[in-house]
Amino acid sequence: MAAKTRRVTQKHKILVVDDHAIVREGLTTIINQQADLMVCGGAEDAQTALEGVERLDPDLVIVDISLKGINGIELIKQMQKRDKKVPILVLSMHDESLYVERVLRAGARGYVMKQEGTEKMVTAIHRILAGEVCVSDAMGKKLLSAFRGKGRDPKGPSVDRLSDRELEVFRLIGQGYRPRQIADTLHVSVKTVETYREHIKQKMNFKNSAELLQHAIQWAQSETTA
Amino acid sequence: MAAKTRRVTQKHKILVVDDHAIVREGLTTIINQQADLMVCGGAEDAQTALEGVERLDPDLVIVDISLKGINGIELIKQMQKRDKKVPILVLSMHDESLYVERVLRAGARGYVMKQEGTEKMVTAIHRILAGEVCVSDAMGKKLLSAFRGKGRDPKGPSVDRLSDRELEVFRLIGQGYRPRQIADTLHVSVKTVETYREHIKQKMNFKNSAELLQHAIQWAQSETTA
DNA sequence: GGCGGCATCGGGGGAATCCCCGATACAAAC
DNA sequence: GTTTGTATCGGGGATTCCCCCGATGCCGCC
Repeated sequence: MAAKTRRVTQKHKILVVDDHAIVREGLTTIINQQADLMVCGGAEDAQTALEGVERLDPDLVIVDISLKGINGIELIKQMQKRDKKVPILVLSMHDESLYVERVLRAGARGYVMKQEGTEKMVTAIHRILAGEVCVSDAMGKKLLSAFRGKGRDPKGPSVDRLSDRELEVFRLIGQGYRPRQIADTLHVSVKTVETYREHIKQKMNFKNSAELLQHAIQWAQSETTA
Repeated sequence: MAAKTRRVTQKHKILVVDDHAIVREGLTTIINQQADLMVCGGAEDAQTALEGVERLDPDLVIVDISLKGINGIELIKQMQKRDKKVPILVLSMHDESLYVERVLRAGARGYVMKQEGTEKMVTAIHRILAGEVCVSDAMGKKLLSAFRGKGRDPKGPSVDRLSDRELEVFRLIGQGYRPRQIADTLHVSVKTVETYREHIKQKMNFKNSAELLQHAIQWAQSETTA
């Protein structure tokens, strides 16, 4: 609260990427309350975010996975492509525990959920800046069991056999998007979408597109309700 | 930032309901920056929210539609059930324009999207406190066209304008059934199903089948959840 | 008895889809 | 260094949808 006597020499600069102005506002408030942290910029889409990284050279980037346009995972990968490997902390909406693994593999250094309370996020920021990897407790457990279970069993009729892009398509299908709309949303050709659909059908053992649709709806439902 | 000379007699009290601490934080910051507004409390679930309304007697409640547990619309209905009709402003995540109508019918007085920028939300708050109804521009357009399509029938805009068969088809569509499957299920020809689809589109003012599908899914979801 | 709403079906053309067959490029993995 | 997985696209044919235009018979109603 009170301004402290402190050398201002080294506040860590943080870039906030979220398409909701209100969330950016909230994060900024919280972060700027920390003596050693400050928000150096915000972005509401991937393009702006990438530019921001170039221009502002932040010490850490906070990214909302569910961005519009290209999704957060893609953005993370993009960022990791450059030589400057800026550490990334991922914010998630719900309990999309499915994403944790993906997100970390994409190069993120931490993962917290928005409902987790502000302190957790602040500590996550500090831990990551200190070079650690930080996920929330619940997530950590899931990760462990995931690794244990990852014992190469070719079985498993569930979504986590899907690639990032496939999962994205699966989700959109479940929301009633037509192949054409999906193609437009993801900025790829309809043909690509059809390929993903085929892969999904193979991996999840669906006989036809009707089965796919129904399961996708089912899944999307359980996702948004969770 | 600076404390102003101002009569504190009448700050409007606002209750914030959102399951993301960060969003609550952001809203609180924004609202408390307004001279005539203050946050009197927060809640992260419906139960706490209802208690909060009782205990704090706020002048306005801000609700995120996508709450976990019972969904935001249910919460709105609950709140409207009591005699104290506290005005409600709804926050939405993405472009769920599907919800607007539902939300307003449930008794909410306004609807803004999270990505819309903070000023819009502040003005929405003020307008609602002044007794108006406030939705964002894009939403407003949709609403108007919905009402126009609604004609002067004493019936609602919703499914109850549909005939039994049409409703049956609508439900099946929402569950991911393809026209062919629907025909088989109802023991009618595909042509008949197509006709029903057309009727539904006319009655409910859908431009194309994609819109139909998405709304049908939405509706089927709310049905099974209710 | 006509009028509107409902349930049922058809024709036809054009668009979109499904589903099989490819392909290339790249990255990781073995 | 070949294999595997991912991401991206294409061809082409069969099917299916989509969306406009009908039609018929039935029922209730003023």
